[in-house]
Amino acid sequence: MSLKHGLLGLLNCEGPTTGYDLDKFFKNSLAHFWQAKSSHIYRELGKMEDEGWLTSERVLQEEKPNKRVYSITPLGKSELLNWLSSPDISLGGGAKSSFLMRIFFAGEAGKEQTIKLLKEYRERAIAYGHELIEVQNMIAAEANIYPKHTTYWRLTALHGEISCKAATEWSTKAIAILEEEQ
Amino acid sequence: MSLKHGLLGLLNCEGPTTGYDLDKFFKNSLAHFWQAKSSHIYRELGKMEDEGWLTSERVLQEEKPNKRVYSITPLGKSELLNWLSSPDISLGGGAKSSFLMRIFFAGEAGKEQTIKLLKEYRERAIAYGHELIEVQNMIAAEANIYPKHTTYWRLTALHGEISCKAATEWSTKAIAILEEEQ
DNA sequence: TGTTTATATTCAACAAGTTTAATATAGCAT
DNA sequence: ATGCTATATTAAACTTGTTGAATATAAACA
Repeated sequence: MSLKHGLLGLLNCEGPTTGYDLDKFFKNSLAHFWQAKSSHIYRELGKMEDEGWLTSERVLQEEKPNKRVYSITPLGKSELLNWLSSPDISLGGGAKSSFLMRIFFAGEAGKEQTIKLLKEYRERAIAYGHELIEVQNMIAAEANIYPKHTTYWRLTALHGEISCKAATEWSTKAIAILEEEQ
Repeated sequence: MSLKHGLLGLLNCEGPTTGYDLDKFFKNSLAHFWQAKSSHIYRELGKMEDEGWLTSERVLQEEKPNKRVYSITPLGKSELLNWLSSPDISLGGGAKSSFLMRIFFAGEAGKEQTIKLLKEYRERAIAYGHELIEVQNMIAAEANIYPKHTTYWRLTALHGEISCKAATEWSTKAIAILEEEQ
């Protein structure tokens, strides 16, 4: 149940926010490790209100369509803190990768096709690694606005950067292993 | 839609198999990067038969309960090959990590709690990395039984091993960054 | 004789996530 | 006027995944 907790976390950082803005914040931050469709976000906000984690009020606007602004309740805040402290260290027991599943069965598809796939993967890993260095710079620039959180945001981007280096190393080795095969 | 394709792949490797055995194979192989409950596996097998990817027949046994044996059809095989060649290189756009989401919001929980979490994560990464070296040895021992696939199975375990090294490196750095903070 | 283990499967309720599209307002450009 | 972009939300159908229990046979063991 992480989408709800992601939304709780964003509402806790940003204060009262609309579904529309949460959707944008989500896509600019959490989307690196958790994706959600706008319609799903709106639906979860409704459920979270039912559960008492949020309250909302309708705000009438003249220049733009009316909107609904959500705020985190004390119950929601305690749910967030509770979730943060509950242990859920997943490493090999929780992560899903359809990419690795393809590699697992790639003997059926053949060596050439797999090498092609691995080369594409490698290019993406390199490019995304560069992107994540940029992300870290952008986060550093926000240090004065969100002093409590920027260190942790940077840690997630650093995780991505190091993972991309690992993905690059792995794909290079994997290509070599396949090419060396008779 | 990877559970179905994982089952297709296993059936293609092993030949006609029961849901019970597929469940065991799954938990000994694909479970490193894709988890599924037994009940889910049985349900998907039924749907795959409806789609014409599999056929099944009831086998009566005397020493054990009767069973249903599934076989991949030509349609299922072509679906497998088609899936293998369809591009789906996910890196940063598809993977979900509730662990990274926790880190992202960990400023709310505090430095000490986060360092504790990171140390546990680091221990698991080290231990799982060792386990995956063992897995590679076990796969190598099966090279004569499954000559077409062992190279690829090994590549997935190598991916895990390198990812664990990256996770270890990251958590070490992350702990240092938090401890250096005033 | 009763308990546990392994084999083998089914069902139901629920939660989470995807896909697609519809609806509506208003500013801005062509 | 027309279409585009941004704002702002809702709805419905569907797929996928989780949880937990129920059912049944037979061997093994104590």
